[in-house]
Amino acid sequence: MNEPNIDPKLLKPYDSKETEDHIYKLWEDSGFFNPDVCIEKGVTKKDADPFSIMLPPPNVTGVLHIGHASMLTIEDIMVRFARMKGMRTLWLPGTDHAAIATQSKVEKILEKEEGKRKTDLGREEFLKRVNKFAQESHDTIVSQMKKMGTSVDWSREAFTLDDKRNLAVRTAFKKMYDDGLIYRGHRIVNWDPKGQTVISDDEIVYEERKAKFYTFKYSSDFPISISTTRPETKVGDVAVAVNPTDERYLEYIGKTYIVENFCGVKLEVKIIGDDAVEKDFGTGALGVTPAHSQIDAEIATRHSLPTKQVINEYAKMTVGDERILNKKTTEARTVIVEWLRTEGLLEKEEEVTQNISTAERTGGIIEPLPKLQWFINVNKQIVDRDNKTLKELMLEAVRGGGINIIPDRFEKVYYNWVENLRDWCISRQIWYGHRIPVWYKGEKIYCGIEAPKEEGWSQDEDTLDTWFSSGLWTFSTLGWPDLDAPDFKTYHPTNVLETGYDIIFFWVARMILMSTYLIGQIPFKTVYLQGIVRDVQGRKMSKSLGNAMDPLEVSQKYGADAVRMSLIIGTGPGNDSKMSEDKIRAYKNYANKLWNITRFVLSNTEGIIYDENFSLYEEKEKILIEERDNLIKEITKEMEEYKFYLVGEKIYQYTWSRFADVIIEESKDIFLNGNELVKNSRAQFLLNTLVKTLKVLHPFMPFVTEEIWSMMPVQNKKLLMVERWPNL
RNA sequence: GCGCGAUUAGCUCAGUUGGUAGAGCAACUCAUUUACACUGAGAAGGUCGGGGGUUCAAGUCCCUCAUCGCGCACCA
Repeated sequence: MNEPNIDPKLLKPYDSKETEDHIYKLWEDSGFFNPDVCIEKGVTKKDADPFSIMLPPPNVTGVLHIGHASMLTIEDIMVRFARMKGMRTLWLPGTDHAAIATQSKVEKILEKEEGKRKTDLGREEFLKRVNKFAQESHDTIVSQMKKMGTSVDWSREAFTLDDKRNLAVRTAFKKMYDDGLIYRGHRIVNWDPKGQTVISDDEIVYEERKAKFYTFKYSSDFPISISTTRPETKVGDVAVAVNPTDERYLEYIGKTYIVENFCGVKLEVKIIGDDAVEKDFGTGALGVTPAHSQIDAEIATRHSLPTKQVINEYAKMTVGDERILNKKTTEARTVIVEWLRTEGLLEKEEEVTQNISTAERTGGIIEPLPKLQWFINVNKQIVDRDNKTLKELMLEAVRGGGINIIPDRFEKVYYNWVENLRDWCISRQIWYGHRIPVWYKGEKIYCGIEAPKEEGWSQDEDTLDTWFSSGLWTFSTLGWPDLDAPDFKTYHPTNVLETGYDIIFFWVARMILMSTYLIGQIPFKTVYLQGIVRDVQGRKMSKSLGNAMDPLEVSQKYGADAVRMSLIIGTGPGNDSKMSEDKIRAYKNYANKLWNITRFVLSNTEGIIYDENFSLYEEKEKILIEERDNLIKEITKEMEEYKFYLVGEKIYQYTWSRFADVIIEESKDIFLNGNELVKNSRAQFLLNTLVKTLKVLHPFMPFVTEEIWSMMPVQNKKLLMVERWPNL
């Protein structure tokens, strides 16, 4: 190498540790993450098309995992691409209070560190602790996001539980209440005895477990045998239902039997015929327990049967004598089975595998209980919306083509879910969250955005399902309910929602519900669903398995650019991907390759004044230019189609195997033996190609490309993050 | 029970409207003050899960089976 007059940094291998922090600071200080600043400083046209993404707010339950890193990378690629195309680009960050998840996390810590329960502290003091924890998590998350190179507009940062979002929540609730979409009802709900709260159908996780399926009679003179996996609930039976066409039982339908002593409990059992009962299942007869089974409750309603609650909120029995009273359901089950056995009533005992319902957050086994709760009616016609129901609005938004889901097979999954949707239970018996904006005074109920002025009203103790506020996210972040808020008018509907396919129901569907109903707009045009990042063996990463990869740790070790590339390449939408350190290492090498390409190009083109519009190319370069520009065209198209995994691989391929291994190799000879015209043509080509490569690669590897850009001999250059995407 | 996805080189994955299989990583051979060892050159590696069909032509379209994974429903 001749005495190079290039940046001495280039003489050493690329060091991400010395680069990434100061580059991020450069971006932040520039203000270019904020689209308003881009307009002010003249890098974006005032009337350019807007492009907006709302960051799926990470839960303030701790730290970011590799899945978050993947989310941040994909979205950052979309956003940087849009920004470089000159769009008015807003990527709005935030965090989610995650109500039940955060509360149970803090409860665990409290229990472990101080041996206290939340009730020992009281609502106010406990919430202080939760807020403190949430704040600390938030700060960690923010610093992690910065490490990954996330180009979000921090000046607009939002939190699902801050004042502005609270106003949005109260406004939305009140409107739904006034429209009769939100109602209070006494229903069988999913009760989580561990979390001491109701949860929605979607927060249930089914676990396969072995169970015993018992067949027995209530008493020796009872005419019909029934089967159950939960004998303890049978003390709450009020009927036996059979299929009305089942000849075995026809003669009994309509009769009522008194069972004087069913393990110490008196039962009054009516025999009824109901189509919901399958002849072939079990004995073809079903003991009806209206208080503790959804289906039984429905049957009971059809036949005007009474409801008899026998299990309480702590999953303990509320009837019977000392053998079962106040015992846990599982203990009572053993007692009752023993009793059946000694009485000679137990006819059969089979091993079965059954799906048991557990609470997603606490792992508690769900106990169906009758309770007074708040619900959203998804089947009520809405006058303001052409008499459509929420369900219909949700279906229409996707069916009508307004919202495009990538990959499209998830559209089917979405329809299926919406079609089977039941009323959404939105009240939670937890302290952390948006308090329900309803006040009571005697028999009177008041729902309002603000508390009633007069004395004597007390607010509902419950809080809202965290997904209620998340459902408002695309517009509560933009100034809604102020319909004239400039951000709302400019950036809604948002362009893309990028999130994991595992929360399509929880979140994507709820956002569509809220947005179409409250503002009559779709919340986003495109939904890009990403898969789960797994370990090399294909297992889900988790702390308990010890296979979790800390995005921060690997970014520190290999550079955030390398981590980003490895999260993109080989990762299509909707598919799970596998991560390994080997893969990351390969892209760390790639960052260094770029570095050395730059060293070669700059040290061999010294004295050349780079001319972007250089036209005196030799034939050889013309061919190379065509090849390169065709690739960029292809890549640009694939970027528009969200095929980032292809683009990443193609640039990698081109820069390494083509540009470095072939073009640079042959350039050595040209620079050594060529005449001035030939050398000049080649030098301009190398510089021009490096410039374009850096631009195209920037959304993927923003740090190293920005750092190299700062050393490029380009006149009047801005930061690479706001340079224009190659326009061919 | 209904539905979805996957199955391509040792591993991770591409493979657009059908035109005789590609990349990265790993392993192998060779090269060694080279822009870069965070390197280069080379070679090797696949009956595209099985079977059937459509077609001049199938990894690609259709049917079927298998294995793995997932979602929903059921769960008396």
